[in-house]
Amino acid sequence: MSRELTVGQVAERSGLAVSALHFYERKGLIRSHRTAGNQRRYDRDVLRRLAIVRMGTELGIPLAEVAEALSQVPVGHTPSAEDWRRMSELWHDKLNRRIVLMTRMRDELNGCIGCGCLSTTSCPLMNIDDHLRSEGSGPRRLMRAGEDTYQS
Amino acid sequence: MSRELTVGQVAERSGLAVSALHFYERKGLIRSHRTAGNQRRYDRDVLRRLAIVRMGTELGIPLAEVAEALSQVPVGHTPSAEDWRRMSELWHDKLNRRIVLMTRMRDELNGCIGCGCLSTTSCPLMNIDDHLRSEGSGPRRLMRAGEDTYQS
DNA sequence: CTACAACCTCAAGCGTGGTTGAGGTAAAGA
DNA sequence: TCTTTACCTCAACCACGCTTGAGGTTGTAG
Repeated sequence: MSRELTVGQVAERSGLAVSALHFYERKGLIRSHRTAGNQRRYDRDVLRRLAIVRMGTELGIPLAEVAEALSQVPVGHTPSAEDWRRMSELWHDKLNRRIVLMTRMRDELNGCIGCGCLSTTSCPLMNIDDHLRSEGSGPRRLMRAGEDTYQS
Repeated sequence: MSRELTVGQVAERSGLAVSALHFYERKGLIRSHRTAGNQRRYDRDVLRRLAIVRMGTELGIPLAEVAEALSQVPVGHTPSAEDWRRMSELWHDKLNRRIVLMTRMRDELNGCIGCGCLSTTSCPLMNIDDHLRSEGSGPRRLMRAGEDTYQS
């Protein structure tokens, strides 16, 4: 059993589609070298990188950011403990921020149950801006709600 | 000051772009009626609905799902306490699930710091499937990693 | 040595969540 | 009344994260 993996093998082991692997390669997330016949061959460390990629995408982190994080991890061989630590820490923080925000919203939503107030001054639902407004994907306008004097 | 809001007023008060309001209307998330001159006018309850929409999108909930949740809330007048409770509860659960998952991943990532193991059997990073695999947007293949005997 | 599976590239397409712009109409203030 | 601002529709476009398909090549099992 060769040390090298074909794209099909990587797909199977990672649970990703071959097309996704090609895509990730174009985006610089993973790397391969080629056989004489121009077919991809992967070092086994690609599976680690893909695990990281998947974790990121699961968390809704844009691929570009995942790529950036991964750029700190050397290719072709096992990342050093230090490399790994840096990356984990970065992601941990990211995750943590999201969790804090979501928890706050959840709790506020909880407090809202049955109230239906949505008053501008007190209702958290009406004042989401403070919380998230920086997450989200796609071309989304950075919103800044005008000073709002609306009373329910 | 009229009871009716123009699209510009709604945009300003909600912090959303006019184009987004048109878009949401096409998607059935909000409704308007028209003046004799074919301009949109909104009941004030649209602001509540938009607050809900924004909350949902912040949380990464697809618009279609937000729309579904909103369909339980009557249009044109203040939702009843019961309507509101049902919706809040639904979202609370959704949020809660996401928080639990993310927390688990965070903690596991925490445990990974410095380890770099990524062993198939024990490393949580290599076994993400169990956790999330149902979130995410866009046409994404429902993955099911093959039985994987890979040893690092 | 042949057949079939697996691989290659490149272009186009899809779903989500919108924005941008052209070309034209409505409404509100001086 | 006039002018300016806000609004209208419709079509096209953007970014992201891939998939699909066409048309052709490689590699391996029998």
